[in-house]
Amino acid sequence: MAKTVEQIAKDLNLSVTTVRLVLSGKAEQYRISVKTQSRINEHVERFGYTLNHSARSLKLNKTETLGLIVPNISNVFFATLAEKLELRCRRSGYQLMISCTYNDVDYENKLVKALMARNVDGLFIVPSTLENQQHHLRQIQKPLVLLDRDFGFTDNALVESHNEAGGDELARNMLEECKTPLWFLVGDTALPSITDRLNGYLQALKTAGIHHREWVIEGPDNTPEGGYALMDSLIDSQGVPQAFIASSLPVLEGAIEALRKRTGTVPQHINIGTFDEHPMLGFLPNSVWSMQQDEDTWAEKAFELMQRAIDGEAVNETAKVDMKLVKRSRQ
Amino acid sequence: MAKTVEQIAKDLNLSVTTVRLVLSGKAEQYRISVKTQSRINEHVERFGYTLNHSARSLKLNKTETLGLIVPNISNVFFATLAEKLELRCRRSGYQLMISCTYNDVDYENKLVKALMARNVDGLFIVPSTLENQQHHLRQIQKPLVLLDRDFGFTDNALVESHNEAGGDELARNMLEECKTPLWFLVGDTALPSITDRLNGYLQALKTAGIHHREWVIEGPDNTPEGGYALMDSLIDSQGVPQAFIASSLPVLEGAIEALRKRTGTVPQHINIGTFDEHPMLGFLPNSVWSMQQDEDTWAEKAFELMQRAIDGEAVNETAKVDMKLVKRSRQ
DNA sequence: TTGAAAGCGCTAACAC
DNA sequence: GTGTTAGCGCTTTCAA
Repeated sequence: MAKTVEQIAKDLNLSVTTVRLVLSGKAEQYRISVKTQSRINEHVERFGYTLNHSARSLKLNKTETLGLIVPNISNVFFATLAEKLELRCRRSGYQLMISCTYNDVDYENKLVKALMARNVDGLFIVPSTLENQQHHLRQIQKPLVLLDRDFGFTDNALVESHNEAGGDELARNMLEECKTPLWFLVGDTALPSITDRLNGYLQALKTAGIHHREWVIEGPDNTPEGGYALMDSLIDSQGVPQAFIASSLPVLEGAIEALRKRTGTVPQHINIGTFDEHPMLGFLPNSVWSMQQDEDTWAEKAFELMQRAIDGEAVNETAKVDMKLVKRSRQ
Repeated sequence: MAKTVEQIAKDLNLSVTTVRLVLSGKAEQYRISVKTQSRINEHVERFGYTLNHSARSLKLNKTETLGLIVPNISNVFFATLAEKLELRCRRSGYQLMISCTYNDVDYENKLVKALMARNVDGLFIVPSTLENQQHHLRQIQKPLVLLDRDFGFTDNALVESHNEAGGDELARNMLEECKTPLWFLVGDTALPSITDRLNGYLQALKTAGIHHREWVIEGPDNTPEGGYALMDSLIDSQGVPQAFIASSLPVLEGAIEALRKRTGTVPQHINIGTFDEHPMLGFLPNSVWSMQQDEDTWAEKAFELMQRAIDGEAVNETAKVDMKLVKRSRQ
């Protein structure tokens, strides 16, 4: 099916060099005769030609392929990020290979190995843990851009949201409308992004002259189950809250479910804040504040850092992407 | 960095064949001496070895890579499907390349070309239109598994949900609890999966002895905007509905937004049905029936068909995957 | 302007 | 049990 350069050359009684030069648009530069050019072009027109990437990769030792490793893509933030990043990469001729770790630290290392074996030109990774991150930094002798989680202990290229500023802005805005305690349900403070959100919230409290560290309800899991447990214990100890913030969408899902289980419904007067925007937040009858991450800018920044690393630069920047508050008012 | 087989052979004063045989676990079979084996194994232990996929691909004319083309992965159904399929493929040593068309028919064709140039061993595609499908069938001389949409005019391998049965079951169940008109909001009947859902619904009406074709509200767009318009016009002509089904989640999102805009809230007594399950459906204060698609089975079936096609079989089956009703009751 | 040839790392066929 | 070698399709260097 796919004609090779050599085949074309043979068909036309030309050398591979000649054919290559016109195929790669260098015809003018090497002053190939117009007649030869058109003979080649016609042949390609008729029989087609598709470059064999494997051969090219073998020769040049680069695949024009990049890897992306995220926890999972059923999470809409990572899905959107993957989408945008794939688009951006393709725009520059790179194919993106998307893989999910499902928060399995061993599987994450396996994925890295698999992608390295396929000789990707670079890797975008959302590391699960500090240990994973350090492992990758040692293992991967290729351009690497870390995403979402700044575990520290590295000056590698990294892109993340401005979570602290986001937490601050979210809490500030909610405090303006909520007189009652503004609880903060945190799943998994081992994740730096979550901790930053918490710190932003605490900062906002401080600015408002409030000092209620006990408004923070912490748990180990950044999941619906984790969120359920948090809300459950909050209701146990304090009754149904009047206002709360969830540290992420999965936590919110669990928290809402707990509210429904415990109170039979989601009381409309509760003011709800959350990180990560989602159209289905509009399903809640409540006023909802959500902190949206800007995946377009993420993709742009991440690719730019990758490109520079591929070009040989020692990239050690951390790009912080601004978040945006979205408010849905109960009517 | 990555040692080549030849390098290892030279270091150890052996031939490439010997090294290859032990690396590929054929040492016993070819009765390589234990001593030679351990020399090789030790060397690999110390210096490592990573197979060069590009070279292998070039030689064998296969990449152990598969392509997946879906409309987008911010849609949670396609995201989950992509996730499951990636897992399944990796389990058999295949890397999956996930790409999104964003419903752009020309871009879809470009993606196919790009993946073919990278010499994928096979392609999973959710075609946007019949024309696209036919184009692919002509263009792609590789194993191909169509997903989600049976446009007809082909006996190619295909996996889809049992949408008609799903529509029937969903409507039946809702009719048991809803005396009032059960509206059906349909976005884009050009999509066969959507039409099947509609037909299932009509079948359920018929079985119940109801003949109200006018309960179907049709529009051109399977999107939130489309759903908004549908609900908007329904309220205009019939007032706020007591029960309705949305043909997909995006349509539901728009419909809910219209309800909120028009009535100031989402009236809790409305019974809501929808296709595609999502945890955030629990955010609605209403009773909600949702028809869940079984992505695990999809992935399993799709990969099985692909595997058989790769093995040279002329696969022309259509696999229909059962859907499952999920009910959330208002309390 | 065009041609010839080496070599990327692997596999497989064949030799001893 | 082990060794040699051709060739996959491309890029690049050197020649003519």
